[in-house]
Amino acid sequence: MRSELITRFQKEGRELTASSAIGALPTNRLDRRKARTRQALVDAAVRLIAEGRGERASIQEITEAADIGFGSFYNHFESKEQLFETASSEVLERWGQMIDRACAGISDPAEVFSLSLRISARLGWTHPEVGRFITGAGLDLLDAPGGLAPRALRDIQAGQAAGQFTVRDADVALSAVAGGLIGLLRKRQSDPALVPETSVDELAEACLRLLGLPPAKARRVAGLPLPATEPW
Amino acid sequence: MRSELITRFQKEGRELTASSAIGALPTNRLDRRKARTRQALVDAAVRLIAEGRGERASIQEITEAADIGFGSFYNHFESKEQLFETASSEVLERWGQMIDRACAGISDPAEVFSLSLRISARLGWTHPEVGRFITGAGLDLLDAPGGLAPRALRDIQAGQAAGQFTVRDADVALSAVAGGLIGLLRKRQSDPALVPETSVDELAEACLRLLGLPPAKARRVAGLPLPATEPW
DNA sequence: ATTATCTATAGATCTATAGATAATGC
DNA sequence: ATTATCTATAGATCTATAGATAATGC
Repeated sequence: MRSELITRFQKEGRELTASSAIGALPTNRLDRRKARTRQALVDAAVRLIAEGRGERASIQEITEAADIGFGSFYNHFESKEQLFETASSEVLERWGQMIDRACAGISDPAEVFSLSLRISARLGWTHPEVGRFITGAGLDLLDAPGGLAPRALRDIQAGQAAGQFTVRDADVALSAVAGGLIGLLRKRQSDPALVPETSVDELAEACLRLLGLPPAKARRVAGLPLPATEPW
Repeated sequence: MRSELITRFQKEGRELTASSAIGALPTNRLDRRKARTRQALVDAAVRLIAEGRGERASIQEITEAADIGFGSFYNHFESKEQLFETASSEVLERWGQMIDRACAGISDPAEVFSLSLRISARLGWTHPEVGRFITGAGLDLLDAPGGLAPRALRDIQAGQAAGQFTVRDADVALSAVAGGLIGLLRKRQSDPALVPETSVDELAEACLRLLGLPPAKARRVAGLPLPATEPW
């Protein structure tokens, strides 16, 4: 994809300037406008995923939600699939970074797992729109290369290797953890009063027990202090 | 919906005979043919849900999968939604009955929960097409009024009331259990060799720990003998 | 002059229905 | 004669693109 873009620019005898390179900051007003339009599409896609009607929305609905002209869609994406893929990756990338920042310096797998899960579940309070994205995406998140899933899998496997976690199948355990996280976020969305913020620590505690940590230790690890909420 | 049907028959001056009443056995060849066509649609819908593309399939695809003429669809269902609703209910009803038969006579909530979950997870081996239906439906199963979800919720709450289960939020716990079940079935589908049948008991054991049963008791309950597999 | 956005539209689907055909009831 | 199924099709919706318009670069 990237190589196609470069080829096209070179064929037109145009240098690949910093302003048009992917990921570089836009340097002029035209590039900034283009970036804004693209971002409006991505944001609309995230909202649609959050509403649980991701790929089922038509391109017309997407451009209306983004408040841009219909045809502009194709200036930025070749298909709905590509847009939703991009939108998901963007959220998952930030989610993963948030986890990594919070866990920096911690080495115990159980602690890293617990903290990652609590940070993620707290998104329901600290970043409700991200919480809705998670519930909208559902268990598909398990197949994504970003966010909590790959990190928690790594931690579960490390805990198994260290002999802390007695559960045999890390993938199945991870799926249960994801189910618990999504269940908590869903319930909070439909019935906020029934889900106090302490539910987050209870979820982590229950998941640690599922992984095989002794109940007393599960309680202790799930109650360790949390770092201050970091910006998204 | 049912009242609409009755009204239509009466308006046409036709009695609502046993052969045309919903749920009654078809008495003549015409009714049997009609029932076969309807069942072909329902079966196709179940297969499409299993393939993970439930409502996204077009009516044309559905009728082709059912090997019936396109227009016949509307003789039986008013919309795709109605067909998929019917198809889901049918599978969930049988699934629930299978659980109820297996658990008849057992009163301990932890044992009923464990057995229900093991019966459900074993569907991946005993009835693979039902296992695929479950993975295709995903966490939406939590909102359905049949199958495992309402029964497991009842058992978790009973276990809480009896003081066996220490977990506070039954809904969140149930969602984690569902995630574990779906994770096990998915992994078995993609990698059968990695998922021996003993994984089913390990899943039940882990879920019982999550609910707050002491690890030793969780192991014991998850290893209780299973009744013989009953027919679907 | 160049580039992005917007509007309009052709062509491809999809849904719902009408009318023809086939199967069964009596 | 009655009923269900099938084929054909009108109308609605959706995608992808062409060409006009607006914004920016130089």
